[in-house]
Amino acid sequence: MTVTLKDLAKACGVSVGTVSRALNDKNEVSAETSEKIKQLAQSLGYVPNRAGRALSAQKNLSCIGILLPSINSPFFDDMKRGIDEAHREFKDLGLDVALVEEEGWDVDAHLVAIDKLVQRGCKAFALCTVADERIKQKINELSAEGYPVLLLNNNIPGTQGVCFVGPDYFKSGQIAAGMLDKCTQGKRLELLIVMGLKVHNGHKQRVEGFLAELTRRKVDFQVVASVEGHDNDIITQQATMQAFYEHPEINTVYMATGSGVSGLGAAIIANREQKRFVIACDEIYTTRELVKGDIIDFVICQETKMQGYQCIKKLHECLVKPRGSVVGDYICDNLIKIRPHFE
Amino acid sequence: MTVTLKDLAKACGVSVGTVSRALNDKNEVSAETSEKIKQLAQSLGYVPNRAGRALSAQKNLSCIGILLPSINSPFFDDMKRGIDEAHREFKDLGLDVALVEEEGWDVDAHLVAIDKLVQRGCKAFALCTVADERIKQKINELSAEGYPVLLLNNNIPGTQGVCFVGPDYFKSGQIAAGMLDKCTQGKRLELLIVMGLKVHNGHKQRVEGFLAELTRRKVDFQVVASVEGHDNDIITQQATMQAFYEHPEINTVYMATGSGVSGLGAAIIANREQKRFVIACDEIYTTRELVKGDIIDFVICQETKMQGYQCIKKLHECLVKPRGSVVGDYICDNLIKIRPHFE
DNA sequence: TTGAAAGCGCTAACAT
DNA sequence: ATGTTAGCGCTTTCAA
Repeated sequence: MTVTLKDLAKACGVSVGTVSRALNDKNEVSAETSEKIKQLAQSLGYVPNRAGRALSAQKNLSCIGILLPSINSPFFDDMKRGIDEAHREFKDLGLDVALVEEEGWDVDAHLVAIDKLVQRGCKAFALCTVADERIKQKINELSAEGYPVLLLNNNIPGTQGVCFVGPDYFKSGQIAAGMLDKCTQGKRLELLIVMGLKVHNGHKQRVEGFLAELTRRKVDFQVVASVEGHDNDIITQQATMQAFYEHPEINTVYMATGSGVSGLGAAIIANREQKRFVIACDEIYTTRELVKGDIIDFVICQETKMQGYQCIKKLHECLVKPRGSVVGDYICDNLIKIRPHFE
Repeated sequence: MTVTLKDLAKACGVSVGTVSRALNDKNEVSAETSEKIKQLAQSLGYVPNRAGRALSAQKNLSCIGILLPSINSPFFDDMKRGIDEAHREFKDLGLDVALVEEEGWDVDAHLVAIDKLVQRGCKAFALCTVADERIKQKINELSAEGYPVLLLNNNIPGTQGVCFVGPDYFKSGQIAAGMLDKCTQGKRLELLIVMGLKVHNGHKQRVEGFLAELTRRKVDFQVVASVEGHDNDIITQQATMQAFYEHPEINTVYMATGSGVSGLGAAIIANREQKRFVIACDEIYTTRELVKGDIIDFVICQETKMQGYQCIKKLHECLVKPRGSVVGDYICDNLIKIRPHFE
C-alpha cells in the first residue's frame, strides 16, 4: 500500500498534524522533528495524495493568475481554449483560474495587470509578457515572495525561479529552412523575410534559426528584403507589396510571426501572377484558409492549446508539490502543417 | 459556490446517500425519487467532485487493463511512457493500471490476454488489437456487461459502445502525398510502396489516403512496385532490394508502416548511388537516425506518447462520469518531422 | 512546539 | 427504499 501521513506519524511517534506541518514547511515545528520526519518520508517514499490535499484545500482554494496580451489577437484563441479545459479539469482539485487580458505588449499596462492579479489573491502566475527591466523586476519580486511564476509563450532570460512553457523558436526557424531546402532543391532563393514585433524574442529567434539552418545546409540564398509588419495586417500588407514592387525577383517568403498574416495573404494574392514559395508561422483561422487556397505553402505551428493547458497543469504542480521542488520547462513541438491537415 | 451532494440532498429533502445512489444508478432507489434527483442535479449544474470520489474510492480502487502487442516492437516505447506518466498522475485519483504485453497480433494470444485482464478484476479496458470476428465478439461482450472498452491505435469498425484513441491513418497518407507534391514539383514519380501488416487497418488506410491525394492533386505518378514488409526488418530489406533491382527507375519510396524501417534503411544505403525521395511513418530511434543521416527525407509521425496518456485519461473519465455519458474519440495529430526536429 | 479533532465531497456498509 | 455514519488523506483550527 501507499504511504500516508498517518503511516509517517505512527512511524515517527508524532501526530499527523505535526507531519503535515513539517512536510509543508510551516515554521511551527522544531528543526529536529522536522528533519526526522522529512528523512523518514524520503526513505519510505511518501508521495502526497492529491485527492486528499485537494479536498482539504477546497475550503480556501488557491487561484492561478494568467496574463495574456490576447485582446484582438486570434493567435490566443486556442491558448484560451486550453486554459478553459485545464480550468475545468483542475477545478475539483482545488484550483481556480483568473485571466486578465490586455491588448498588445505595453509594459505599463502589463505591470498594472499583474498587480491586479496579485490583488485578487492569486497564489501563482502565468505571464505572457515582454523582456522589459521593470517586468523582470516584478517577476523576481513575486518569485522572491515565494509565488511560482511561469513564463508563457515568450521566455524572459534573467528571471528567477520560474519555468517556461512555450516553443523552441530557434528550431522553428530551422525547420522552416529545412523544409525550404527539401522543397526547392538546388534552386536559388531570393528571400523576403517578414518580421513581427521587436519586443518579442521569439520572432527574432525564428529568423536566426532560419538563416543559420539555410547556411548550414549550404542553400544558395540571398535575403533580398526584410520588413517589419508590427503584427498588423495593414502594415504587413503595405510593406510586403512594396518589397514585391522593389524586388520582383523575390521567389520565397518567410514570415516569422503569426499576426498580420491576412496582410501577407492579401499581398501575395495581389501579386499572384508571380509564383512564390511562402512559409508562415502559427495557426489561426486566416492561415488555415490561406493554406487551403494554396497561397501559403506550409505553416510551422506551435501547440498553442497545449501551452494553455500545460501552464495550468504546471502551476498546479508547483502549488501541490513540496515547496522548492523543481518543475521543468514544457517545450512544445514545432508542427509542420500543409493543406491536408486542414481539410 | 459549486453544488455538492449535500446541497442536492437538502434541496430534494432526502439524504446524501440517496442522492449518491440515484446519481450512480444503484438500483435500490425508487424510480420516482431518482428521476427527481437527476433532474435537480441537471438544473443546478451539479458536477461530481473528483477528489471526493477518488478519496472515497481509495479503499477499493478500480483498475484499467491495457493490451499492447509491444514485445520486441520499439514503436510502442513512447506509448508505454505515456501510459506510465498517466498511471503516476491518476494513481492518487483512485486509479490503477494493469498492462499485458504480447508479441505480435495473434488472435488467440490476444483473446487469452484480454481474459487475463478480466480475471485481474479490471473495470475498463484499452485494447490495441486486430479486427477479427472473435475479438469483436469479445469486445461487444465486455461492453454489454457495462465495462468501458477503448480501442487504442487501431480502430475496429463494428464494435459497440467504445471510443477510439489513435491517428487518422487516411489523412496520414494524404499528408505524405501532399509533402511529396510540394517537394518534387512537377517531376514524374516512379513509386515503390512498402506495406506493413495485412491485419492492421491503418497501414492500408495510409496507402489509400496517399494514392487518393496524389490523384486529387494530379501528380504525375506510377506505382512501379508494392511490397509487403510484414513489419519485419529482414523481409522489408530483401523485398525492397529486389524491387530496386527489378525497377531501377524507382525514384520515390513511401513506407506505410513504422516497423521494419531498419530494413528499408539498409536497402536504401546499399543503393545509395541512386538518389531517391523517401517518406516513412512513425517515430522510433532508427527512423530518427535515418532522417539525421539524410537516408529518409521526412517522417509522418503519430503522437504515440499522447495516445498512451489519453487512453488512461479517457477511461478514467468513463469510470468517474455518470454511466452512459458519451466520451468522444481522441484523434491525434499527424506530425511531419524532418531533420531539424531530431537535432 | 505539539496533539486532537473537524471537515472537505463522496461512497458503501449498516440500520431502519 | 431511504437515512445515518464511518472513513478515504489531508490541512487547519483550537487546545494544551
